Amino acid sequence: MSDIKYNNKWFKSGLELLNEVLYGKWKFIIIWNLIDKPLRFSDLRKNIPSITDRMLSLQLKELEEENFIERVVVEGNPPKIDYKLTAKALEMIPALSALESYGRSLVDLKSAPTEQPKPATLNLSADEESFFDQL
Amino acid sequence: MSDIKYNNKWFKSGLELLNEVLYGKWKFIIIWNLIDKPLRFSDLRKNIPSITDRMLSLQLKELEEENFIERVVVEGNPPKIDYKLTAKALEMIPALSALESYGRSLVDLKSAPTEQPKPATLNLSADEESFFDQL
DNA sequence: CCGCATCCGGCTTGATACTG
DNA sequence: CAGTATCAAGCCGGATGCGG
Repeated sequence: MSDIKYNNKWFKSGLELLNEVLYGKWKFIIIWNLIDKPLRFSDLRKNIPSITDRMLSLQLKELEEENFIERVVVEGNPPKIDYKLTAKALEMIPALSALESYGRSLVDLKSAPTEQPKPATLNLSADEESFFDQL
Repeated sequence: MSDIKYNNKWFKSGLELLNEVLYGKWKFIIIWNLIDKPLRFSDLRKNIPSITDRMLSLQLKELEEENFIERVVVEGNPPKIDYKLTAKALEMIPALSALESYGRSLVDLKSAPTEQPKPATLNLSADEESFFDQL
């Protein structure tokens, strides 16, 4: 119930704090896509078809500034740029997994009346484990 | 890994789906504030100081349209208007609790170098229980 | 092709004032 | 108390361009 101070501002909940630190339509989704392994700009674009180059670029920069991702330059010809989650972002995985699971569950709640709703089973253990693999 | 269909649109993850269904800066925070019990417009405004009347009104309306909250008019003089979570929103509580917990943990990760960071213990059991109380 | 930068139009949010 | 109305600022999408 106590208030939280962060960057000299007061918040009434962790959610409000998160809203300040991770504001942006795509940040959660980008982090989610980087859980299994670091990815390149073009891989992220492929995995998130509805994002534009512009927004991907902007949000990656903000995520890097706030220390949620790290930009890793792999030498070579041509050099390769990977985006990789930091420890700070990795700690967010349980929360993102829960959100992901809830998002998927919404489908069952309002499947089209013409279709036969199947009893879908959600299995997040694979995602949860990849979290610990990376540590 | 499979794609999800919702409202005739395809999404690559539950997070992207959520982004469509619950878009808006304040929706998570409003739901979070309604977990313990239904609240009135003015209560919500008090609990979320940085929201404006306008945004609270807009997002409550959208949350109602998407069936995450219910507007309950309690007869009396003057009549009282409560906003109450639906079952659909109640199922979101574990995810919101995890996010809330993560948001609070960010404070410890970058507390000012002049201060002595205390080993804060997070305890979410109270929040989790209020979820079941309401069912 | 890759990883952006720039410009523009539209949608989302904020500030303030006002109503029944 | 429970919102609306109006206007301004900021964020996002789309198109285009550009050096490597």
